Amino acid sequence: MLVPHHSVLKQLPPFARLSEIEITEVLRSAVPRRYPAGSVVFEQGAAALHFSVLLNGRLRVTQVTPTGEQVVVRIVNPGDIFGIARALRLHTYPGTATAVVESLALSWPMEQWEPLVERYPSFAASAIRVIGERLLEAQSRIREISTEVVERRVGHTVLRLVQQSGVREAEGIRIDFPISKQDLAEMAGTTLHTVSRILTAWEHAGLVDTGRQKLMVKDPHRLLLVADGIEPGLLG
Amino acid sequence: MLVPHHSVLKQLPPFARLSEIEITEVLRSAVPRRYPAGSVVFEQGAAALHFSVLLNGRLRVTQVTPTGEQVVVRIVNPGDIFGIARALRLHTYPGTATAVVESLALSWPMEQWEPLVERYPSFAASAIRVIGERLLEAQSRIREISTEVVERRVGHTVLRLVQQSGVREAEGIRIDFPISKQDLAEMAGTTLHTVSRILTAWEHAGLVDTGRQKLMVKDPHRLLLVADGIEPGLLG
DNA sequence: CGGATTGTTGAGGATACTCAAGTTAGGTGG
DNA sequence: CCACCTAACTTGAGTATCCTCAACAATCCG
Repeated sequence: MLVPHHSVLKQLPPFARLSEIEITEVLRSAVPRRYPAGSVVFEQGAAALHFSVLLNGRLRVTQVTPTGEQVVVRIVNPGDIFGIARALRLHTYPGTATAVVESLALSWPMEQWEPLVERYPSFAASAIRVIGERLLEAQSRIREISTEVVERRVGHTVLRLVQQSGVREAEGIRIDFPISKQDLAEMAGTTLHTVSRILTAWEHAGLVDTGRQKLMVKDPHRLLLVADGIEPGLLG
Repeated sequence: MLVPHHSVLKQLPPFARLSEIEITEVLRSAVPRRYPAGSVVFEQGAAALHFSVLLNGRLRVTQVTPTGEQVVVRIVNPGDIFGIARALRLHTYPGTATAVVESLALSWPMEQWEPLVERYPSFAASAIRVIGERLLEAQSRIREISTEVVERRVGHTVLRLVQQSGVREAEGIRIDFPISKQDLAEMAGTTLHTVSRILTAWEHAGLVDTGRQKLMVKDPHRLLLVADGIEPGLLG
């Protein structure tokens, strides 16, 4: 497999401020990896041996509780850093990453983390920002799950997907990777049944278009009104 | 007011690997600030002008939702960095910090953040770790709120307080700052009424001792069993 | 075409919330 | 130091929300 060209890395914020020579240097210890759809990228509890950047595709990161319930922690989009357990002084991955579509990542041995952070201040600053954004997102989710009724929670979950993984199309904004009702439920802190009922109601109201692992938001503005509780819910 | 001595800063991880001279330099732009119990340290939405380290006391960081409900984001303990909005490229504070007891902090102008991160790689690494720990904690809360019944959620909330702010005493572990049932509710994603009922049940079972803004865990081990769902709940 | 995965829909019921009323504790000021 | 006032807490009753359980339908894939 071809080692990615400098220009690919140069696009990504963590590496944007590095020189050509530095990027060459950084790329020396990187290995590209391909993950077929459905394959496991790393597993919760396994030794954290690599950190990576997703070049294309999508990953779904999940955690399972001791009692077996699953929670979707986040979706990894192209350009995102992932698997940085070492930055948190963890020796094992806190979650499981699965490729939802065929994906390509650039992967470094975990020992390279400290040198990168120490040598390239702009890399460190970018890492702080990335983790900080995830923290803000996590706190939003906590706020939502704690204070909002299910329908609004699902609304915010869908809107977050729209922002992070939506592509504009003729009839609306499509979530451009396969996502099941179960996934949505595990993101919103509810059950697949409740998500199904809510999306059906929204579909009748013309807010969304859904199908098996498909989701398109036709009226983001009105969905926002529902999610923010300005417009009443659409459940029977 | 007295400017803190080097040795105070030297104890804190973010500064531990700096030399005497560097610490002197860093202290030059720092200002100590005193906050009376109940006073507001910074307010959600206000311009983020300072970041700080808590020297002693406790802060409670909250967020209010657009609809007015409040959520407790975290408790700031001595030694913690707080108010680092700038690291996340925010220009305003995402939450409100209130001193729950008289507190003392060391405070830097926000413009000092970038120089510190760029100049002292060990400071950057420490910042990454601190934010990462908060992220892990936030994800634990999401997992708990999403999957656990209230009693277990409250259990985990109390246990987290024990770990972060508990002091060992003769009869158990005391949370050593004033914490109301309302606070606990806003941490666990429930109501003050439910927290009250649960704590009363636990008190009868000898797990805890509660009072007005007081909380002591007498049997942490058994509380853990309840929180983890190994032992059945104690609610009537 | 058949099996498996994903999704739909209904009925019933438990959990935890809301609403309400009262109690206790602590701080404040006279 | 006591009386008062407020904030914190307790407890009960009724009920809404959303979960669980169940059966079935649709879609995809080999």
